[in-house]
Amino acid sequence: MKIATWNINSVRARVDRLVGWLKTASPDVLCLQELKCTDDQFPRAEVEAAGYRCCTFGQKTYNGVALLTKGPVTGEVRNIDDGEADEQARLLLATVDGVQVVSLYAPNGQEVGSEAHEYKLGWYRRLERWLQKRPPGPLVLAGDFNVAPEDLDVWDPRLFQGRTLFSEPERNALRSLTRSLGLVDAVRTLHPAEPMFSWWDYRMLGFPKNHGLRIDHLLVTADLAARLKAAGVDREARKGKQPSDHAPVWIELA
DNA sequence: ATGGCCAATTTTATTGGA
Repeated sequence: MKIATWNINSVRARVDRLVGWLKTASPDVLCLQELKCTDDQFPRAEVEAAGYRCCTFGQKTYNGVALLTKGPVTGEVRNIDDGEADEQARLLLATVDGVQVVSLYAPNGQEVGSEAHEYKLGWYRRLERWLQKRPPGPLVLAGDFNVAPEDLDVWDPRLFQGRTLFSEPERNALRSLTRSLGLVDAVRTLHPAEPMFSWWDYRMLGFPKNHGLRIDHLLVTADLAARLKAAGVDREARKGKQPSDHAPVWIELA
């Protein structure tokens, strides 16, 4: 079973890339983030023609997440279902082949100390509390977490020290989520010492200079970690004209 | 060639991304 996550940075601007990647990589599940469109604007026909079902949770202009699957999904949940209102479409949970899969797009946080940053940390606290109450079973949290966990995940840790995406409160939030739910960073488990970025800035030759960050992750429960066969980042998908600024990240389970 | 921001909308600027 191959599960992938990709912040596509506007799905309508990249339909051909999306369909091409589905055909080449052939994941069983693809979690998408930053659709930047409503559900009725999602390129459903093109994705279905490539052999995938579409479970989408979009909104106008910003955010938006989806689960594309070869097989059926059940039990869809949209956003953190804890009774608090949330106007931003950032999370979609569904069960696929007995595995609960979450496609999530964590808030960016803008600048440390800003209102957006507080929203980000609050969103992480809500996510952790909510998932602690979930029914037990195999779980994959996949998406753009907007946090680089370790020095190895940042092209210049000194430059990012204390800055958004790498500040201590953000890294603590991700660490707390991972530990309290007993999750494992799947890519890092199989590649413990290798810099593997998933995002590169469009500006200042970020990709050619490999000035990247690893902020897209697949966190899995221990039962799934034991089935890990392979994992990686598809840097090819970041090349060429009109790429997303993120590359797909994937895992293969036995 | 992996190349000097990009996408959507509020559109000829502004907002958010990270």
